[in-house]
Amino acid sequence: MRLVIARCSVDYAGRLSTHLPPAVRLLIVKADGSVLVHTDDGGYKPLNWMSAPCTMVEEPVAEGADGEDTGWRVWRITNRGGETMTITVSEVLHDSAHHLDPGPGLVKDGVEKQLQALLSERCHVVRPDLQLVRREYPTDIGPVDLLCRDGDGGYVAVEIKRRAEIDGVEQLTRYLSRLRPALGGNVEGILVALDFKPQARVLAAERSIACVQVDYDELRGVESAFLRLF
Amino acid sequence: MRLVIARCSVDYAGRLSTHLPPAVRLLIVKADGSVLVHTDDGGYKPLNWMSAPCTMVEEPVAEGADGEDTGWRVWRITNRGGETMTITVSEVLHDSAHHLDPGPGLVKDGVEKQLQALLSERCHVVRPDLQLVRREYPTDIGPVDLLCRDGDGGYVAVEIKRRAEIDGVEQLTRYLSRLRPALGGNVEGILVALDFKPQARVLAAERSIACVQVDYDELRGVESAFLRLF
DNA sequence: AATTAGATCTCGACT
DNA sequence: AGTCGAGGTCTAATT
Repeated sequence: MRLVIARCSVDYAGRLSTHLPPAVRLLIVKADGSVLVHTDDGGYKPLNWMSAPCTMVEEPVAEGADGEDTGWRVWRITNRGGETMTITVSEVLHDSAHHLDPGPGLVKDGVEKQLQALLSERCHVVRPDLQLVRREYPTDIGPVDLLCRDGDGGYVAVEIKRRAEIDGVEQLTRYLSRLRPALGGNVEGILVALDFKPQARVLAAERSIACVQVDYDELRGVESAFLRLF
Repeated sequence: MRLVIARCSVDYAGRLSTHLPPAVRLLIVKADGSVLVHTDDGGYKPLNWMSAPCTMVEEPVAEGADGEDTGWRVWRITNRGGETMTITVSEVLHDSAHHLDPGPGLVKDGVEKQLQALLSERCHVVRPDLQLVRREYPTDIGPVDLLCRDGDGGYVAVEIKRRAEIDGVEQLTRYLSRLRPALGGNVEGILVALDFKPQARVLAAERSIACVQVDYDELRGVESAFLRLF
């Protein structure tokens, strides 16, 4: 990894065009060739970047009739697909290279999948009469999170989100449109989430999809109590 | 901005929990207090991060009964909301601070808004008989990009995307379901984009929504020719 | 290669 | 502060 602090201007041309006027910024060149341009404010995401695979050519900037070297350097970074990032460096304040470890993977815990696992084992939390038929029940446009049967022997499709937005309602609607013919009859839809955007509730109501809000800590608490008992 | 190359492990606890085992990584502390953890592979996005506003406390790690200093240091970064990132640093290979310019803004060009502006002035490109009623015509679920009248005095709602996907069809469908009662009658829908995913075309066809593909350069060319004439 | 759905999404605009 | 829509979304999983 190479770290450069430099006064530079940056131009990107690809899916859109952007221009950054000259200023002192951080340039990161990673081992895989990708380049990031960061400022001191803002956060998280680079002002400009080029992802690997890409190639960088660094060349001097000549000026005038005699082609005298200006001391400036231009970095031309391109990828397949013809996107280009051009960094014109007029002053280098820091330039160092470092050997970093190839990262051991990031271990994640606690996302939607976990919620699905918890609810698949306790779908009565969603509605007391529900009994799980199958988790990740397949349809021809992808698997619905939970397929259950209710007290009357009817089917209930459950879509689980950390945060329910309008897209979640659309998604469940598409599943229902496939499940209803496939299961030969009525299939209810329930959207379960830790919290709901108002628009999601409105659209769900329009389509007779129930919304059930669950609490993550409570859900884990129930789970812990369950484990403690057995 | 502070740049540190260090052997470290990282734990994040907040919206989810993550753990990174010890390895040599890049730590960036920005002027606003935000902290980024980068590796040499992957790209664009940090392995872990904490966005501003947040506060960092750096303290030595004591060990044993006598509390002898291990030479290790732990960075505790917290924000409002109780999210925490804990970086345990066992070896520092580089540590430097730099003064960067507060960035002059990034200038963007070529996004959907530009496309909308171009098409609002030349909606006959979409279909020759169209005449603009209003750009960003409001409905109770948000504004539709263009509302036009056609040759027969009927209404046409136009949704514009850089890339038309299934969501764009859903979005236009929702607008139409609001516009039809509001405008008292038939309202056609047209989806305009630089390119179309096949599934978007299929769903649009099912719903009698026309798909019109436009070329960005051509659109700007038409515009230039127009300006050159007058 | 293409498609789908998630993300500690982030980011900006608007209310 | 909350909501909503867009993103050079990116990213991983699956077909």
